[in-house]
Amino acid sequence: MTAPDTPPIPSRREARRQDRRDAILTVAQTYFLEHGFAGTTMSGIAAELGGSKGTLWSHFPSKEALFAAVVERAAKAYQAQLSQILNVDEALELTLQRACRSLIEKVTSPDGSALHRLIVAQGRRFPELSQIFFDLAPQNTRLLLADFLHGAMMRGQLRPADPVDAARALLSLSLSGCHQQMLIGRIDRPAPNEIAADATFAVDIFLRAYAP
Amino acid sequence: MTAPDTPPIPSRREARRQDRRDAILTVAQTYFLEHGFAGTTMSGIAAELGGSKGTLWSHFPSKEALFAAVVERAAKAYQAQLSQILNVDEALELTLQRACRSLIEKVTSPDGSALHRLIVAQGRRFPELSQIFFDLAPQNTRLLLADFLHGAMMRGQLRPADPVDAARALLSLSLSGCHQQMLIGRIDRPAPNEIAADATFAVDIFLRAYAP
DNA sequence: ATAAAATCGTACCATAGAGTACGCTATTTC
DNA sequence: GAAATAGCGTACTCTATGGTACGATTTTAT
Repeated sequence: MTAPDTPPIPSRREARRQDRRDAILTVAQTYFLEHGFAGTTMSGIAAELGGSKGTLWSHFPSKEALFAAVVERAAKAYQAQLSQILNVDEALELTLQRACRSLIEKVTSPDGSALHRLIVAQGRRFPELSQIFFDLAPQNTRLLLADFLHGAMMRGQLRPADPVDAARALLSLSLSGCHQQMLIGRIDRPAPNEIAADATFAVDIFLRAYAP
Repeated sequence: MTAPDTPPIPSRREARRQDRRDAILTVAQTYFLEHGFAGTTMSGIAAELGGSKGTLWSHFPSKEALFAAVVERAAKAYQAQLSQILNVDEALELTLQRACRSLIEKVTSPDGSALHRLIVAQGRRFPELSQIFFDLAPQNTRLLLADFLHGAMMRGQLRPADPVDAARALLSLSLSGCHQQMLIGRIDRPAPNEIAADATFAVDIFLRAYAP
């Protein structure tokens, strides 16, 4: 019997390799988010990385694979962002406004919107990535918010209704302003007061529709 | 003095040339909508067209120019579609539901969603096209709807409010279901009952928020 | 020290695809 | 009928780029 060799050997070499892999992903991410899939070149990444093309292919078997890895990673980071939206402490209206503002800010950030566009652009070619993105970003946010709204309904602050539907309504209202414009490419960055305006608009309509 | 030659001479030759140009645009449109900008090849278009590459370049100086022409044309056709949404004849709720259903149908049609994706994907590279699309599609629809809602407000069927905002709310609620999923690429075609459900959902919330 | 692994550097291959050149043919104009 | 025009077909150029090969170099493991 040979000693256990294949199992967890987080040796030093392994760590180094992971570092390199991470560096590749980081550089690739900025490229993909900035220039899209077609506009990104492997040679460009290698050059910016300061490394060799061989290394690239030793980590990822193809441009597609690299792209997939980048998107998954970015989507996870995005999710982490979006999960920090609800901090329950104030009156319902204020809490919701704060949450919406926070959401819009994150969703209209350069990386956020670039990721969104990337997914839309490549949705046909990489359906699995769409799935991952959807579960991690909109779906996750919706469920978090739904949970909170459910609580508010139980406390009688909102009329009883399907919380997931309610979340969907509030979210879509929130993203109907700046975010739409960004996605389409009409504006590059929203003005801060635009964000606040979108949030109050959304919450206002939402509260009217879901008043107890 | 030579005779007036440059002015309007819609001669036979001219007409023929227009026909050819139209044929090119038609073929190119199916390609671009189906495969995106990068995925479309000029050679492919020429082949499908049955014509020669030279002809392509004699009508459009570059792939970009052809793309722009295609998008403008498709956006206009799209607008024509979207303008036929409101037929005022029934009770407010039914009218709105019908309008929303009609809108969702058109927006989630293969060509509609493909165009939308194309705009999102190429928004950075062709800002002018984004502008055109925006004016022709979302903006136009919003204004049409706003006009109708304004009437309803005057008649006391809705509470007084900014009609454009109201239209924006109703539209964003309508597109929060199937349309989102299509854009992201999670589904290919929505089920008809999904469309109806989205419409009733949107109108329900809208009417609660804008009740007199 | 020595072997193995990872990386680097660089040159290279193959393919695709935008755009051009040019001669031939069909249609239109006058 | 002659001249101009539009289009056809085909072959070609040129560049970008994904991906490979390979020997030299550095780092890690034993």
